[in-house]
Amino acid sequence: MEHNLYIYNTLRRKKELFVPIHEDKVGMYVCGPTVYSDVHLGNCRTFISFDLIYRYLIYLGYKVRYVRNITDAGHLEGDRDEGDDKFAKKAKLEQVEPMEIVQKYTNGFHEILNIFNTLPPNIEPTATGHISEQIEIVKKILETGFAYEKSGTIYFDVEKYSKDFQYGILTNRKLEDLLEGTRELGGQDEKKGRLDFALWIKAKPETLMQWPSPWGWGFPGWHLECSAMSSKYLGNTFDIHGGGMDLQATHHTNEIAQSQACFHTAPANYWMHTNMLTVNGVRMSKSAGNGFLPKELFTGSHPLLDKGYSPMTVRFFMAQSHYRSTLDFSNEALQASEKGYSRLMEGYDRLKKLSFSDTSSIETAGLRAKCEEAMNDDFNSPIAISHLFDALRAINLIHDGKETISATDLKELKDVFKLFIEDVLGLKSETETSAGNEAYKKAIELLLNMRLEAKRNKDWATSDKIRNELTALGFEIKDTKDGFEWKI
RNA sequence: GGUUCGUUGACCGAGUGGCUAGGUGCCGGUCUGCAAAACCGUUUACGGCGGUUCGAAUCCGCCACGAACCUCCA
Repeated sequence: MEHNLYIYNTLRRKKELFVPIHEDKVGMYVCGPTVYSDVHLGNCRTFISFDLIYRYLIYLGYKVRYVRNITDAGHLEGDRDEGDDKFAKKAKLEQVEPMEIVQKYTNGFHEILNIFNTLPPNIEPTATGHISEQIEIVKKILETGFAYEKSGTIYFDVEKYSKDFQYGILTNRKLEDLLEGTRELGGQDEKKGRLDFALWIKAKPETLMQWPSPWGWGFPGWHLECSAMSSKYLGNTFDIHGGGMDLQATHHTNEIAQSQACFHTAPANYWMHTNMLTVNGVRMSKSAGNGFLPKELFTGSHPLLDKGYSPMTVRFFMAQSHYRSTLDFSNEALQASEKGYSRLMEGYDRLKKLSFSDTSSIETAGLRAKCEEAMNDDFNSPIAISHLFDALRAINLIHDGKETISATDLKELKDVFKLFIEDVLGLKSETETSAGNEAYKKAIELLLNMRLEAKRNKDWATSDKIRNELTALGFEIKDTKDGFEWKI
């Protein structure tokens, strides 16, 4: 399979030609959510970005195995390797089982991603479902000497590891610089080095989620599950590992170290990091308190919003910026996307009804190549969309009878619009689903045909009455040269 | 403090040495019974100062401002 896809690889900080390990297959692992609270829009951006990447890889003909985990254990608050994890804390607060917390927010996560029309991953493994695999990895790392035990807790020895490997490879940092930026070890710490992190943490009697291990009862460290599950389902070395940029410095850096120490090979060939969603230039995050919940966005109930925006408007808004750039969230920006999105989709509907002529008077044939070229350049969806808008102009001119298109060109244009709008960008019409059944549509068309008749008779009173009353009911009526268009 | 990245027109957002990105908005026009839509045209750009070059938004240096990471975070 010959492709010209270039991917920006964080490992080397440049775009590289994508060559998968197995010719026509791609293994992709993306760090999923920690399910202890509602996902906010920033979280969604990452998963929507990777959905686009996944969809384009499929478009190119690859057989993709997309693994995205659910972190449901072992994620501690703060950097002290002690105490309960986020799930247990929340469970205590809400007086439920930790697994009820996990289930609740996993359900919510799936619901939201479904609303955003993202494709589900092929495998969605959980940390609690892979405790024994994680224990095996800890054992192996202990054997290789890159980890040590201190009273039931196992730490990864970063300084020892950096003698053989480049620990800060993902962020291009030297060990000395990293050490400089880390706080001094406090008196309570048991670990030897400031950068050392826990692979396995000893449980206290009151710890809610704990499992037996060769080192006593405990629970896995945060980074471990990704090493365990990615290797289990994709192999010790696979093609693409992705996640949000905020995971780069700590989570992914430690993941690489663990996997390297355990399997003696780098886990992934291409590391991809998606950038953050910002509000007034500042990163959206739970801790900053500037997180938008998707629900608040759809209904417009968030104080910073003037109105609600539909899920597809938001998806389109995100696709209009590149995944490696920060994207700033504002009313004005969303309104611009809402208008642009509806114009694009109306043009797409118009395209489906277009009739052809003997020849084409306008050039549309190069669209597929242009869109592919854009997407091949590190998934540059904003450029692909700009080409679709250029084609939209042609569609409208043909629709107005000012240009013509041949049967061959029309079929190609329809195919390309379908492929890129629906399959790659993952956009779907939001009007059709609510438009209901055929009889209902026919009834509306009956009314509009009566209006057309009235217009022919210059009976403006009847004509305007039909239009105004339909408009009042929420319909949008547009007159065209020889008829009408409508939507709700 | 260290590391890294960014600063593009009214707003969002691509672009890495010469070629109108695109979207939204504004203004004018065509069309229309009116409106909407559509189409055409127009408008405001590359943070500042130097340097390299025939030519720089794009490369280099300095400065200013902002952000991210270094601590849980998609």
